[in-house]
Amino acid sequence: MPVRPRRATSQDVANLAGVSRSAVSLVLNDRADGNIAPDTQATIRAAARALNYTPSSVAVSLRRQRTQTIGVVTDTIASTAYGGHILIGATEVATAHGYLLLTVDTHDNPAVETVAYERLHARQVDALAFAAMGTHEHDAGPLRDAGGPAIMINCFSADASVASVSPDERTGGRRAAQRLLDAGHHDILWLGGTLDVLAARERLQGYHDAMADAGIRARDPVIGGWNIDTAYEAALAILRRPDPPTAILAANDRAAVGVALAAARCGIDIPGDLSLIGYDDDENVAPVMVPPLTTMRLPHDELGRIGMRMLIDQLSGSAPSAPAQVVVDCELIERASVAPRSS
Amino acid sequence: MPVRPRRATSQDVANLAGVSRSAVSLVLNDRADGNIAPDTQATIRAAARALNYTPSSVAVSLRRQRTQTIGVVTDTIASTAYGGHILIGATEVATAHGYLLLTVDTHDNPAVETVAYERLHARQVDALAFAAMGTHEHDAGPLRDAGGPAIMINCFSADASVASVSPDERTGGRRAAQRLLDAGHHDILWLGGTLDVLAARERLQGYHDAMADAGIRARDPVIGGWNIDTAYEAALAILRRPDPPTAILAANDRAAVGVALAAARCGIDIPGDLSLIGYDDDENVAPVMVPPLTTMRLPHDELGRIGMRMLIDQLSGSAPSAPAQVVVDCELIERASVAPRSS
DNA sequence: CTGAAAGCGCTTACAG
DNA sequence: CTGAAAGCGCTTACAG
Repeated sequence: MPVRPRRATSQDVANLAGVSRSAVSLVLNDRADGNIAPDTQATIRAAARALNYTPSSVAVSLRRQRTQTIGVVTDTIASTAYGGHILIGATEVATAHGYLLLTVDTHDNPAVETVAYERLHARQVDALAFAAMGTHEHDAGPLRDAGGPAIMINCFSADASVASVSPDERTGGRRAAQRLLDAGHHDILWLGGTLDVLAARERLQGYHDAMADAGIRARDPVIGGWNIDTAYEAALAILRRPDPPTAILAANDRAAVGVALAAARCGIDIPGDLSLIGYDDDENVAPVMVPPLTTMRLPHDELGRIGMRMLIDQLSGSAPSAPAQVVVDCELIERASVAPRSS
Repeated sequence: MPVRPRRATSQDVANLAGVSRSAVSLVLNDRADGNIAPDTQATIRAAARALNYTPSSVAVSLRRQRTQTIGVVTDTIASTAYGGHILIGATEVATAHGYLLLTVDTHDNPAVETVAYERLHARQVDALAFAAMGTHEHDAGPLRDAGGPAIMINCFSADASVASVSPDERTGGRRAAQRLLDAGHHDILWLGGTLDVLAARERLQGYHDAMADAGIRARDPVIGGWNIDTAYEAALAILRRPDPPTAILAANDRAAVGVALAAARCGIDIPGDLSLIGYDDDENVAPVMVPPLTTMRLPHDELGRIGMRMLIDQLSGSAPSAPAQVVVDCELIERASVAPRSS
């Protein structure tokens, strides 16, 4: 194994260039303006390059009292996929502003959450984010107590004491139902989800809003869970009845797969005999389903991007003084699982 | 907004306790042994607690020249789900050893990979890991050039110049086929994947190994892609022929969903008429499929755990001098999609 | 236009 | 048994 050479320091650069460390610092931080002779600057830059010098970020952090690091704690995102896009969006804008993310996943354990903030605080992160897998109300206490800039992504606090950004699931549910109504369907069934989940209640409420607006009686929703198997069973029972709906609004994309499986089993064609809309736009499911699934996209990348931008605004003092509660729209992705109602 | 009080420093603690900073440091690092009077120690600890003192980790890092941080760069894990479990496993053991992970995802862009190592190096991480979404051979150059402890997770270098840990996909493919053979099937079809992916070639080779050992002629494999739709089309064509196989080995779990969908469409019962095995044990698919899917589990958590352990061994100098290339077994998860061949 | 000095918050020999 | 000093690698007034 080769011996790793000691990292070059600004002193090394100064020595090589024949100047003082101050000069090196000034030049490398672009503050040499009218202070240092142009050719001296060139010499210094050359020396830095020759030594492959990078300022020690820990020394800089100590001196500036800023680490250019943002701590983000997640409840279960790192563990369960999908949510990953929140992190992608967040990373994108953090990186653009020179921040790196220090991530810790709590596996949904509140005790771990508190410890996480403490560890992150000890690491002197400049700001803190909490990002949730599923939209829900979340206790802002630990985050607020940490002091300093903070943001909640894909969740929000009841008392609005911490800024947050989350999707508008209710309008999402309404629009999905509206799409089906516009295609001429009256007999639209809500299927899937569980009512302990806020997102399900909101989406379902949106569906009810749309039906009410259209003056059409809604069917009793079938609370068929979030997974393929549970939705399959629920759908099978419904589709075998004499009066199946002509359209189904699935609580999420995986439930939609269950519906598709049940329909295939019953010889029911999608979208010929049955229109179907999902929720999430899960990249591993919706675009590759048979047929490709029309679905409401959860704006995860955007949530991450917006949240991080709000956090950076706080860091730079340009955020509004009252914590903002931002809500972002869900977009309907049209594919091939919806057809006009056959007369 | 409340003014955030300045963090307490060891000086504050020393003042409050009426001792020197050295004493504070000694006590708080448990090196006060026979040096400092027990009651003085107690006074110091009480003062630290009263001030809610935590040593500044950046000052400690500067002093000790160690950041207790490990940089991990991923190709696409953070973006695409599944692979998340590698990070879970890695985080688990890193945390247990007092390390935090600084993660950056390259979106599969080699240029970004190099930059990532540089940024991480500038942050003075103590060690570097590269984790891949799909098992493959990967250029170890950038990682090696970074110098210092390094590990490749779920991939490996051709020249073995960097330690690595990856799954034994070939044996996985063999065992899956063997399971079907043991159930009495002769007519076993490989379906799914694409041959540009190493994992597919290895799994398929394992299947061929098993068939050859059993002295049974393998069917021509159907290279039907990794997604629901492509596998569905491929399976439909096969299942409609007069001589469908009695068992299918799917290249991954999503391809298995495509097969299940096609079977449902054709009125073919799984596992009654057709046995099916997947690959991955994707938590959002396999356990919730209809029927629950028997599948080869990719040991992602374990890969992360083992990789991080190997890295920490390097850090503590207890790793073997030659970079180890560790390979870990895939486990068959028995569920309900396999039945004995009906006579 | 440049250099010497102070200081960010720690830890660790070393002198007393 | 304890305290004063050096030093980790920077940046930033400040004096020249």
